Amino acid sequence: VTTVSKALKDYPDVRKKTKQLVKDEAKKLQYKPNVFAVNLRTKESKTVGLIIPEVVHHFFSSVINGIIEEAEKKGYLVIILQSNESYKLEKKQVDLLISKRVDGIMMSMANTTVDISHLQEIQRHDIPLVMFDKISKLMPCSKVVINDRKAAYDATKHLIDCGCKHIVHFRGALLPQNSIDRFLGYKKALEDHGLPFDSSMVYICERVDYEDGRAAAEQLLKDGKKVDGIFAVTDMAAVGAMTVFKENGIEVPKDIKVMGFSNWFLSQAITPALSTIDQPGYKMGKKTFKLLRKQMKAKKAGKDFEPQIKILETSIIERDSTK
Amino acid sequence: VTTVSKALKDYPDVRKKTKQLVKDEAKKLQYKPNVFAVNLRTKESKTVGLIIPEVVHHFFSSVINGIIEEAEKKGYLVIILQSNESYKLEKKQVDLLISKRVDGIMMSMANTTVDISHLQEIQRHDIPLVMFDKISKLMPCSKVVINDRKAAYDATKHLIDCGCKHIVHFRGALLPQNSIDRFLGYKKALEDHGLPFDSSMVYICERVDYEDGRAAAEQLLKDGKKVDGIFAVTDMAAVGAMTVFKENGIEVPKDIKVMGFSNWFLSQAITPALSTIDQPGYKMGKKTFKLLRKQMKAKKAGKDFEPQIKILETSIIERDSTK
DNA sequence: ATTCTATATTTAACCGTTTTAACATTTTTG
DNA sequence: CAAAAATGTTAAAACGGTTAAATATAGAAT
Repeated sequence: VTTVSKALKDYPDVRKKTKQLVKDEAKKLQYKPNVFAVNLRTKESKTVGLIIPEVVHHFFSSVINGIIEEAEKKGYLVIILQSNESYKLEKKQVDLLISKRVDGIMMSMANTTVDISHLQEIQRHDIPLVMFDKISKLMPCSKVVINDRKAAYDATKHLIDCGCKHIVHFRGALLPQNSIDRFLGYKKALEDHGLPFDSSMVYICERVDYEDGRAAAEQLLKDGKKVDGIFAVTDMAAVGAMTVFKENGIEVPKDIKVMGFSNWFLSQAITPALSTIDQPGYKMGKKTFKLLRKQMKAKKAGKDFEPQIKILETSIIERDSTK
Repeated sequence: VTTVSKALKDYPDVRKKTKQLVKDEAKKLQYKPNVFAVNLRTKESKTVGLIIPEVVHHFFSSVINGIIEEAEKKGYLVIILQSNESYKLEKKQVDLLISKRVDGIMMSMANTTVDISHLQEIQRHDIPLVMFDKISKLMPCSKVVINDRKAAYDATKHLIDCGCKHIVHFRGALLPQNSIDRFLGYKKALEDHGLPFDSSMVYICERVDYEDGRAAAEQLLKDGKKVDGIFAVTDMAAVGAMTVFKENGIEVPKDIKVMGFSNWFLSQAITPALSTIDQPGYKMGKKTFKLLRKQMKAKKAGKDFEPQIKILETSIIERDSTK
């Protein structure tokens, strides 16, 4: 038993020839160790958990893609859970993953999450944790993000460079850090370029989706403000707005230039094609798992691990909506 | 030990009062059974596997959503793997799930899969299996599908009803059953309505995506055929085609009417909004897990289980592209 | 008080590995 | 050829529950 076990796992104290013999025989018998027993004995599941607000979402599904790919390469499987943007559900999902004894957890927070005791609970259980995109500034854990503020600054500046003088911002909800940062980037860009900031030029898109974009655009038209540019918090909201403009005979980019955020597939398929900020979801997923892996390795080796924060580069994608 | 174990699991041979005592104390001590040990002893993981061609895809992510939701309700977690439309990878993922001893497997086949021995392997291991959407007719397992042939027939008929006489079909690859069925539905609709079927009016979109749609449309224009309607195998291909038409001054729906397939989010956001067939992904996910659950229950009870095939309803969504 | 029944406790096997330790055998080396 | 080193075998504990069986103890019925 001992020799077989060691041979299969390439322990140094088994002769090469014996190893091969054992392996050949194992293959012949189609022997597969019982993972349940291995898990129990090694206290490892080779499984990691992922909690995201929603799966049906271009950005998050890209992240999933990156994570799964990277995880699999290292022999890990991924359990995916959704929070549906609900704090209560998010907390429940965390508990689930803890009780499943996953080797690590990756997550992007729900919009409504303020209390982070459930995240601390993860660390109390000594489970490696990496947050990405929608993070909590208060959590002392590794993080993978973009510089939302800078990206929003760039987006706004791009509108300014295109000659816009009256730029509206469709922002997200008040709580999420992303939404705050994008707003701040917008504001700073105006200030740096001698344009007045006017809080009545900021509209809120609570769920940052197509419908919200439509609603905000309709409100904008009703308000009858002078507007020649819009920076929307997401591509969806931007597209919603563009639809409304089209319905009202307002031409993009001639009358109003529009800038989205995220570079979802959608934005290149519509007409006019939407200028936007490229948010590298796939890359973020890869990086997130890599950081998690590092930490899991450190834990296994008994070393302690200094949380790392990785900021991914974004870039402006110029298309027709700002031509 | 015995009493505690039984009390926590509501066995009938523990007094109510004792149960409460045990549960209260368990809560106080924050006792959580070690799943690894439970798995080993019960030979169950309360985890199911899901293999799909790709995550970043509106239809599949909707299915994932439905599956996760339903699974969680019943205390199951979902491990998601991608085949990236590769047979080799699909086979590997199946092996992975088997060796992980998931309680059940759900899958939608890769386009390139012909050999189904890996699927039979699943059944040889006595693991419940449910296929959905992209199924193999040869596998004797439960399935959840739509009637692709009928849906395609309806879509084509809708174009005919709108007055189209020269209808082109952008079909998918030659192998997948969906693609074949949609093609057959198209053909049948033409024949039933006195329109000649002409194989040169069928273009292949191998990966059924935006680029393929563009390429097919460009070829179509080059061929200089008389065309007044297009039925595309997916919304993506349809949108790709529409973009090309727009670039060439061809108006949709005036010059050519376009019909997509799937009702991805995209189709309502573009201009003109795309008429399409609604393919209920979320519902399909729910139903798929429910069928799997049924089979897992039967297995546990030692009963045998007759595979079931569930066909979900589709419907035509009329939008501007066929007005 | 005695018998019976309901409930609780004790004991131990079992799930299938990993891993340590003691011991046995083979191979290498001087 | 004997001693040392390398390798293999055997035995058993450990991981943390579940569950059957035997035994003990309570409370109820006679």
